[in-house]
Amino acid sequence: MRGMTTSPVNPDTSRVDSDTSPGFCKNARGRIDTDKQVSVCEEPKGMSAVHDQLYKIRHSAAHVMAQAVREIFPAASIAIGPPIDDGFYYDFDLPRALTPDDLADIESRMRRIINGKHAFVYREVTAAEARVIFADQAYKLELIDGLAAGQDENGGAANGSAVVISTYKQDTFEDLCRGPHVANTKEIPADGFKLMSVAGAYWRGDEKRPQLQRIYATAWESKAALEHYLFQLEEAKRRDHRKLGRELGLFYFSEDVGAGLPLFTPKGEMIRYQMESYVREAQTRHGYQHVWTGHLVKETLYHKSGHYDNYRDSMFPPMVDGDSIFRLKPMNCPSHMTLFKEMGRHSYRELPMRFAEFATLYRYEDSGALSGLTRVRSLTQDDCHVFCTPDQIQEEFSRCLKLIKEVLTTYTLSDYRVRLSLRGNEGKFVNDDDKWERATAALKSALDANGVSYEAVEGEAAFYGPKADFLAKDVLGREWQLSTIQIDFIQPARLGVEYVGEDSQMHTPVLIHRAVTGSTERFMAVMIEHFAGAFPLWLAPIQAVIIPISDEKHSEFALAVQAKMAALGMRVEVNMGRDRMQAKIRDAQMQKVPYMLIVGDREAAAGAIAVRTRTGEDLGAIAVDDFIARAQAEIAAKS
RNA sequence: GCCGGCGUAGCUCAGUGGCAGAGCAGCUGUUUUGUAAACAGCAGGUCACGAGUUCAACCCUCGUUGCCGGCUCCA
Repeated sequence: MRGMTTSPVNPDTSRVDSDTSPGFCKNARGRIDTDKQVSVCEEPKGMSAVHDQLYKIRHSAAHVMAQAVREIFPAASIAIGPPIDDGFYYDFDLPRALTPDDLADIESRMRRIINGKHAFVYREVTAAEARVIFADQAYKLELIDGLAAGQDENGGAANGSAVVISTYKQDTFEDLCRGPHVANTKEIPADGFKLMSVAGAYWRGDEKRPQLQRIYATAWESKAALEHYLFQLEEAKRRDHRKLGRELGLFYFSEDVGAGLPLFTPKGEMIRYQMESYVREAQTRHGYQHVWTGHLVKETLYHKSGHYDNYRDSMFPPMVDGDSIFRLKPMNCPSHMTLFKEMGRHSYRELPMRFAEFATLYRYEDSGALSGLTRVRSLTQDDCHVFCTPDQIQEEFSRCLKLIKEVLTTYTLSDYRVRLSLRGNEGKFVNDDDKWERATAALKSALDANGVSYEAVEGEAAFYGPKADFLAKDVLGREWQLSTIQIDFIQPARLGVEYVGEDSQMHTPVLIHRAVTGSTERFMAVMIEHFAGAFPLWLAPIQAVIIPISDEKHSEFALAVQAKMAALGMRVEVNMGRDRMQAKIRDAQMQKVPYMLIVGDREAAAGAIAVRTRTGEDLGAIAVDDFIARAQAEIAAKS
């Protein structure tokens, strides 16, 4: 059901060069579905500025890189090399693995080629001619076969019209390509690109096909632009939740516990608790009820629901007890539907019923897919299943939308877009055209009725229905798939979920799957990076540190102030160490504690505290009660 | 799971086929301090784990485990 909980980071790198928000492409390169959207040297569909100079620079640099690689490895097979959001890549089949030294070598060869001022020469050829030119290039021959058959470069369906086959040649290197390119290599800034990394990549993105070596590079119109980009990468590293998680003491991983199984410290758990409490409170306010359905389920339930067939490989191995086989719960929908059934006959008057649950689920993700808190094997969804009649879909969708808007706004993620994920032609999707049709129509009309604009993407649906996924933009302009609303006409029927209608006949309810933050773990990762660890007061695990100037003279007063605040539910510590005040301030500052409350002789005498914020601002002495009032207002406002 | 890289003290990192190193953190002592690091001393490591090669392995080889960059996947 819910995809977003484990979705990889999906930063929107397309806006890197745009503006204000430092763009930020840590995880981005290549994965913006490059293989789907950008075909071999062809312009990506739906992008407007593809013919601009930067696009040509990147595209041309890719060809130059391929030439450099061929110089070093004359036997190299070359695959594809498109521009991507922050640069370009090229895939190669090479006799050995590339090393960092190779990258340096390739880079300097590229500069030499660039300085040669070689023209990019275009020519159109027949398929037969192309096969001669690329006679020793198996991957190119496969591409040519596809082009000759009228397919797009990814082997997609024939479009009926003849495809023009063309090549571009610079210096000694000729590549199958549609262009466009710069006029000559000298137009590629020799100091505006940098080879970044080598990675494995499957030919045509298919894990059953050969794995190639992909060289990723970033390229810009100038040295300054390159440096700006590299600086942004550094900024992203500074905010990395894995780094901050350790520095701020929020969570750890242990080889003894296992990969992808995070351990949360008291501080980390306090953040979890605050996040989940908030969503629980908001959900209750929006009419949702909370249920609890445990961690183990008999495997037979997943046979019935269809999850077993689709996701068997990513469930943890079974626990066998005599005739019973149990599984750690990898999703909630079957459990919630079972609960619905066990609660007895339901009248249409009871609908909609909205079962929400903070459920820790276990998914045996591929070891290579694990990444910090964004992709884990134990995750806690803020899941919900709404059982309703077809007539109620629209209203329930609106209700979900309101909740999502409220929560995202609270977390200062109000800039988001919606992706409508539809069924593709092939794959895992349940084959029931009529139900898909109805579910998709219902979702579209709900989106339209709410004035939500969206972009439809095929092939991204859940196996049981279409999804509206919310991609929220963080402070660095990266996009994260967090919230989701999914319409399911299929599972309730499979599990025999029914209600008695007005006509006193049995009917199958529609199931709306919905999550707001996605999963606690992933959302926490996003929040850590969004706030760079400087959480708003209501979320901060430690809201204030009291710093006695002299631990001998001022501890008593400090402890009294702490006790007063703690009694009101505030999370305040006293730094009793014998460090000097400056050291204590530095410590609190680096822990990103919102308020430092300094107490010395003057404050103790006046019943006040000297307030310093983590932004370095000195608010001066404030009466203890005044500070408490102010802080509590800030907490209540979640600002 | 696949390709590549990596794992030295709690953290950040040096290091060599022949005795294991620094800074910070920690502990102890002195200092009792006014808005981002007082001073000194001490302690801290089966060099991820297991096997192999070698007179000798943190270093070379293989396996395992975990992490990182990608690919694939993501209910």
